[in-house]
Amino acid sequence: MGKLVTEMLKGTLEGIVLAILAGRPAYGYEITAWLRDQGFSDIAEGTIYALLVRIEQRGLVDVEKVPSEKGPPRKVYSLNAQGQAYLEEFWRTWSFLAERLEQLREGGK
Amino acid sequence: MGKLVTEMLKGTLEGIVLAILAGRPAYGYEITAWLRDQGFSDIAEGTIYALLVRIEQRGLVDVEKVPSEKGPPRKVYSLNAQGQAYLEEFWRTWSFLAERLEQLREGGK
DNA sequence: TCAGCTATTCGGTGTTGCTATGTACCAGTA
DNA sequence: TACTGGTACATAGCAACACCGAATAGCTGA
Repeated sequence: MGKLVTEMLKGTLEGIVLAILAGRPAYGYEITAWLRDQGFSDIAEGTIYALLVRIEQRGLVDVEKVPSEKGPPRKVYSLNAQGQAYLEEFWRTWSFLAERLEQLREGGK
Repeated sequence: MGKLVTEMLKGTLEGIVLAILAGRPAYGYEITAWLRDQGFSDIAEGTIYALLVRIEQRGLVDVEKVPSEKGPPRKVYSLNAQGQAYLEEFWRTWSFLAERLEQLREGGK
């Protein structure tokens, strides 16, 4: 979409991915494809992989290598308890921000 | 609040400031104080000033130097037509992101 | 004089997403 | 066999942005 989205994704993309993993385990390629489907047209693959590495190193997800019929093995990520807690914190922060912005938008009319 | 908010503010803080300026002209110190009032407890002053310089250089705001009774002169910023257009674009992008996130939050329950 | 509030500026840092590229596995096809 | 294309992951270099810390400067009251 553009620079605006890119900057806004900083900080939120991580939450988005965690939220996806909260629904079901998934692997990088799949997540990227799904996000593109959702309209995040220009999310780079590298971005998701780097992000997954980060949240893995922080201990928010568990990883399992699963062979694929169609290519190299998949790294399937699933949210663990720590990730769940972090995701809740993310939603609280998001709510805070969204409320303030909604107020600003109303006030600006 | 913490690192989470800091990262989320990337990209949105700019829109927040523009939205404030859409309501009325304002200067840096004032904006910072107002944001702190609103609960953005740890927004650094330097951050706002740097942001104001940026949006000025991009031609989104007009600037006027106004003497203060209590200190050095204030740089009062006001949103111009270009800034108004940019703000609308910001709201569109924000809506897009907020909708996706809201869907994710619902789906995760 | 000096502390404290108002007001702005700036250099350096860390995090993050993007770009571009490379690696690797597999199926279909000419 | 060689080539194309889809699947799947990794990484080095870059730019943008918010933070931190310190500096500068004007004014007021103790």
